[in-house]
Amino acid sequence: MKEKYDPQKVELKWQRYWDERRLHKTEMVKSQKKFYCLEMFPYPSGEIHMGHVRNYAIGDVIARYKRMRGYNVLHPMGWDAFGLPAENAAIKHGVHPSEWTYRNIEKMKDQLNRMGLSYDWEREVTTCKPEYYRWNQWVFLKMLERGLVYKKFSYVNWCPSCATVLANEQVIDDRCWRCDNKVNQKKLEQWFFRITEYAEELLQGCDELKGWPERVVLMQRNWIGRGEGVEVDFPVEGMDEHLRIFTTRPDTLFGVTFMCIAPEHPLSEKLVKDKAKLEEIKVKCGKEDEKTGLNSGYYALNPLNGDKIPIYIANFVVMEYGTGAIMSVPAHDQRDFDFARKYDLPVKVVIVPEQKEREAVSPTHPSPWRWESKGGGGNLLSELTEAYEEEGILVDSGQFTGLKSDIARKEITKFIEEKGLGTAVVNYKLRDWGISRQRYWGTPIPVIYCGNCGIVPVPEKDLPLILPENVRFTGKGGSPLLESETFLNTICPICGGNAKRETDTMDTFVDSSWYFIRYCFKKGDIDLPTEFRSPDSEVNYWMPVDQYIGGVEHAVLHLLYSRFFTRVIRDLGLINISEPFQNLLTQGMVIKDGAKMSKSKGNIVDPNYLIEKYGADTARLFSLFAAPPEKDLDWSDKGVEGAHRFLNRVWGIIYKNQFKLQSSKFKIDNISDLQASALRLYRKTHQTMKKVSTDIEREYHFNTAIAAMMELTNEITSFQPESDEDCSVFKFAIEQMLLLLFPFSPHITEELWEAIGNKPGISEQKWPEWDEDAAREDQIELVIQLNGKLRSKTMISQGIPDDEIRKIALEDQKIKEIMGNRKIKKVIVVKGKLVNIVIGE
RNA sequence: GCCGGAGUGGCGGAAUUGGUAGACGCAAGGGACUUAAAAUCCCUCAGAGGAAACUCUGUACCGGUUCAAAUCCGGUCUCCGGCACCA
Repeated sequence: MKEKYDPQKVELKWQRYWDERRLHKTEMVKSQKKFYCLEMFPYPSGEIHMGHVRNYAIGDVIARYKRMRGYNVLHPMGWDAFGLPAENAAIKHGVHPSEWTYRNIEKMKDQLNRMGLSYDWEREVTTCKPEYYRWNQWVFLKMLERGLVYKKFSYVNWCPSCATVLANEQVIDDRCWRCDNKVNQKKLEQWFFRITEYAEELLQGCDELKGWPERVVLMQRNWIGRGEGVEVDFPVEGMDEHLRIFTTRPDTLFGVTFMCIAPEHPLSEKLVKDKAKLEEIKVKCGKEDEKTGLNSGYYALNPLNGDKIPIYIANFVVMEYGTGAIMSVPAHDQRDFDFARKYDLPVKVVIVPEQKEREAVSPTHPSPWRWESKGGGGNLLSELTEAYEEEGILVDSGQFTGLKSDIARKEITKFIEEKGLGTAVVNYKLRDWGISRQRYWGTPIPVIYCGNCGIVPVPEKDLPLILPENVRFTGKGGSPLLESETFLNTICPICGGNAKRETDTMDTFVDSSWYFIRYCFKKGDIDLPTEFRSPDSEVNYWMPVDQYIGGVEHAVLHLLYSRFFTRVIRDLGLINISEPFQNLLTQGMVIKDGAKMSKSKGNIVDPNYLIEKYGADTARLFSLFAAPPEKDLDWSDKGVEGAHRFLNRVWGIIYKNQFKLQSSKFKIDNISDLQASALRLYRKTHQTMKKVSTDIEREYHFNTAIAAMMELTNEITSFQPESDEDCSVFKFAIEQMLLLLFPFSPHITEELWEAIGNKPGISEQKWPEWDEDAAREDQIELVIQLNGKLRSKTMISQGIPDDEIRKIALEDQKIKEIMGNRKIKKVIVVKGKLVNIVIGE
């Protein structure tokens, strides 16, 4: 063994060792309990960054820990290989996206292996391979059969920089999720997945996500955005038309003073003759702060009270939600209130606060109006200054006057349904998932357009529909596929006539929506449906993923799509689970100088440099030690050195004592034979075994687990073994410490395991089991408080009964002095910990 | 605006069920070794007072519950994240 710890040498040695023995290859063993540990696969940009290091270090500790615990662990890795950067590289450097991508994959794979991650590469998934994306196409066709895919014209989010459309989830603060450029609206014909068909199920399923962080579940719930309400028909005066609106507040129906419809609403075209003015409103839709409207000149009739109310075209009404038309109740909706003030429309109060709330006007939330109570009822004294959006009692609402809001909602809904004026409905904010992308480097959508037959799906037997290689990347105009004559021109599978292919490709989120299922099967070009349906299908053994780890930025996007896809695959009869991810860990960002590490901010730390200078074990250890996994990690160069120092110290202890360690065996006949210092170390070792185990089990608190190992190391350092018994305990402590440290820093522990005279292969050892008796202290420190303040401490034996502890506390010299002869009111004894004596003044 | 989460030394963070606030690490200061430096090892390290024993204050702020509060409750402030004309 060398005196100096040389991480490079050690790490390469053991990486080769693991690789040669294929230690991380996984096979289904039905009798063995399985554990599927998965980290979100990366986009192969060519370089790993600190976010990857952290993500994969967390996953690898879990995988290695679970293996030691006797689980059959599936721990795969792959590549989210389709996507825009490859295409941009093609435009900029003239290298084909395919070549660029595969080159990057090789580079990144080397980097991941250099980190000592225990992946089963024999299950590697690469989404840009036809053997993978053909099944995107296959699922697409199956969904088309079932009406879960459709095409429609619509306004879509268009990123001018990426020259493609984006799904709603992919627009963040009005900007593209990928390139951060401003998104605008464009009318295009697009393919959609009917995810809304699963809205209710995806929402209900949220209750099952017990192993997910609550905030992520909440974000999913909010994104789906269920809203109960009622649709009501308002007849349009002088026309044979009804205006159907949606509201969640039928209790305010008597307060409607005008109607608003979206400019894209079909009725807008009919009501407004001046198309230029209509266009003006259209332009002001979206992010416009100011509410703007156009009086159509037409009136609607309130079906409940017959009021004649004007119809406006308004920029703040969203066509995609509800019916694209609303009833406006300015007294009880702030947006309607603002609009009414601007256009001088009447305001009619139909809800008033309950008596007790009218009286309890708080200074921070002053009531928008003043009330006076006369003979039971309330009278409005002053004008409204803002809308009253709370619950209350109905006034001026015909037969419903006097009811509470919640009851009135039910009653009015019932009334509307009975009279055939409308229906109770449930609306969701979730929209269908637009998957068309006007790009080259993605899965071709398997559809053919025929002049005679219309839209024709590519027959299943013709899959995969391969992305052509011979295309030109100019960076101008649309997708390169539009110019690929060989791809574009085809024959209609039905009539045999000339036809054209769809040139849009699929959103890359389709690829990542089921890759975790693909890992369950063997690599290569396989017939997936056959594999699924085999009675020995591995998918039923491995799925669901037991632990999924990734960034919180996918809280809705990828995680929602994956939950949707898993259900679609279930409904195709291929899998028998609905939720793909049993437990989810969302790791925090890596922060440096107060900001997320990013190229544009120039605060990047290159993992390669880190590995070269300190080694992978240090890089892993630091990223696990500096913060608990779910919190942001503040990068610190000095902290890395601290982690490195720790490993050096462990190395140093073993180097100094290697001969003693090699010759001694752990064999202790009787603990009582041990010297006090040896007993202390022995006990500390068991305590550390317990602490590290429970910290890992308890929400993966690696930072405190590592701190415990550091404490043990400090104790080992200060221990001077003299007798044979000492050496035994010493060796035991070191051996256990190496086992505990192994999942965190696997290379150095392998090396040291061998150095202390063990057979190589710490990775195949069992996780250490602590002995509760050995971990227990026989002496404990008793804290004595007077009136809750710490006044004295004394050592007592473990297991002394409460009344004796009480006596010890009261007889404590220091306590007696402070207490003098003040009266004891009460004595509280907390078992084995603390006594609080309550005394008079 | 609505919905979440957080706020603890100079810094990253501990404190598992309400029971010793500050584990572990970093930085800083002092010392040992060295011709010197680095590395390593030892000591100190929340603030104030004190030679010391020790005392007082202290977990964003104000108040409450309790024998006892970083932890529970009410209110305020700040920061972070998500959603946002969704009727």
